[in-house]
Amino acid sequence: MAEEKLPTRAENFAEWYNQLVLKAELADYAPVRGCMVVRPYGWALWENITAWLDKEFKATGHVNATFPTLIPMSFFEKEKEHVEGFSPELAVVTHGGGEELEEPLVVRPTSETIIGYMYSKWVKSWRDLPILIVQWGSVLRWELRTKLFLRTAEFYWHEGHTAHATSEEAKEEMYRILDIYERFCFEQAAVPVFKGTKSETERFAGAQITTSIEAMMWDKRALQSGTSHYFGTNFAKAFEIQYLDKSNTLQFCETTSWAISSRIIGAIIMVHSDDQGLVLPPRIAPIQVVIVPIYKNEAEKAAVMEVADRTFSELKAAGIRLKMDDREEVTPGFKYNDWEMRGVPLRIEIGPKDVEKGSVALARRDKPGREGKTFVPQTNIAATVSAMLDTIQAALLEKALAFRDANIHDPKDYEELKQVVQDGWALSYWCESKACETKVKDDTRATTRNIPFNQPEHSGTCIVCGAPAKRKVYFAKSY
RNA sequence: CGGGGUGUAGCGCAGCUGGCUAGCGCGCUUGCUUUGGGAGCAAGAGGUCGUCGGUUCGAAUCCGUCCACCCCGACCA
Repeated sequence: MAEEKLPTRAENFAEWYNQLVLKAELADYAPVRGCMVVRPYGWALWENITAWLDKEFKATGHVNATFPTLIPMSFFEKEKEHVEGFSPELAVVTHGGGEELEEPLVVRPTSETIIGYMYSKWVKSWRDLPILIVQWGSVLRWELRTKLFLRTAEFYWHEGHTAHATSEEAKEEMYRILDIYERFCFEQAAVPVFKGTKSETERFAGAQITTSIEAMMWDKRALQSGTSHYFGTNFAKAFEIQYLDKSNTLQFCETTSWAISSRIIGAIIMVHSDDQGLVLPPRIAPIQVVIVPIYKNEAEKAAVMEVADRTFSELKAAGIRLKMDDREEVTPGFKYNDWEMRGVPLRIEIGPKDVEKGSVALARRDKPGREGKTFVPQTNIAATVSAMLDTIQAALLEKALAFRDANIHDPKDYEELKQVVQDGWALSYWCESKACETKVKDDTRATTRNIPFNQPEHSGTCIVCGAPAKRKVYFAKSY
């Protein structure tokens, strides 16, 4: 049944991705261009992602709140760079209740403006600071080219918005959040990322500093997987967020904002999955284990189900998220393929032979076929399975790290740089001039991703123009 | 918005030098036999051929129009 298989990644990566998202039932196309429906399985994955982040934000003193979807158009005009950055992709509401509105309302593409407006009402004294609010919701940007999860018109995210007394505090906040993002990627998503600073051209509209985490996908393109911005007093001045300090002097606040969006699901897909379908890291997988019972007749069924039910109960009691696939109408072989398409990390097969031998078969999703199959005793199954899930989680990260590092190059000269960014990343000295950045983009379509925090001891010379350069930057094609 | 492509059953496609009742694969429904890597057989259900107009005795098929979507470029989480 050829139609049920995916195209291979090698023959058509873009089509492989589209079909995988649809066939794994993560998402579907909505009737409105550029919009997607996140299906229950995809949303369960998103909930596991958001639950971890929410816990971390709360542990660092943040609280959740919700601001309106509609923002007065005039708010966008208060910060010059912000409006220039976002105006091409705004959706605008002009009518309400059958009448034309006096002032058009923007469907939020991000909430700095309305939150800035509210903060100006709430902040009067140094005692009111800091404000550490996170909003969970969706935003809308009128994108020209869309792709499920990676770039949709409406997408889901959290946006953190904080206001502080000092620039030191605000910058600390920006870095603190980036660290949380980094930990999420490594520990939960098994997606290795680099933390770094964005160049001036890649910076968020209205930010003084934009930091990001950047991940390498299977096709070696880069994906910005999270961002954290320091605004200085830009938005505080635009919205008059001011407080009286301890010496009774009126001061502008220092603000930040930061986000991880549903795009991260695209990263998880493109880093781990294979030609059989989705591969999910155990810690965020909606279903960590699926049990497939195998039998030919009623007598076998009774014996097999007894072991299967007992196994299910023991794993459930151990807190493992699992599913019993007791469908009668499809064959075991179909079920194997079905759950492999959905990326379930571990499959347990239990048949008559296992009943006889007191064993069960474990099949690892990250190692397809015979290589990933082992037979283990039924006794102490919860401990065995938990350990196996940890092993899979670690193996996914290790594999992704090895792949990433093998595809980062240190070109000797500009000619070599032009070569390597066609199928990989370059980490090179850069003089930080716009001219050199633009030249690379024009010549290769690769852009600067970020200037990593981890830098070599010594300075060097710009890979493009040869001028003295203090820091290295990642050049790569990106999504 | 520039370049390229595609619209025929839920999905993937064929038919397109005009011709009578529009086909195929998958999926779906019912029944029986199956079940350790995508089961088999049988019987069914499902389509105003993207839109509007033109040519013609006759249009899925030829011509024009509009619309939608996909891919490649300029912008972005």
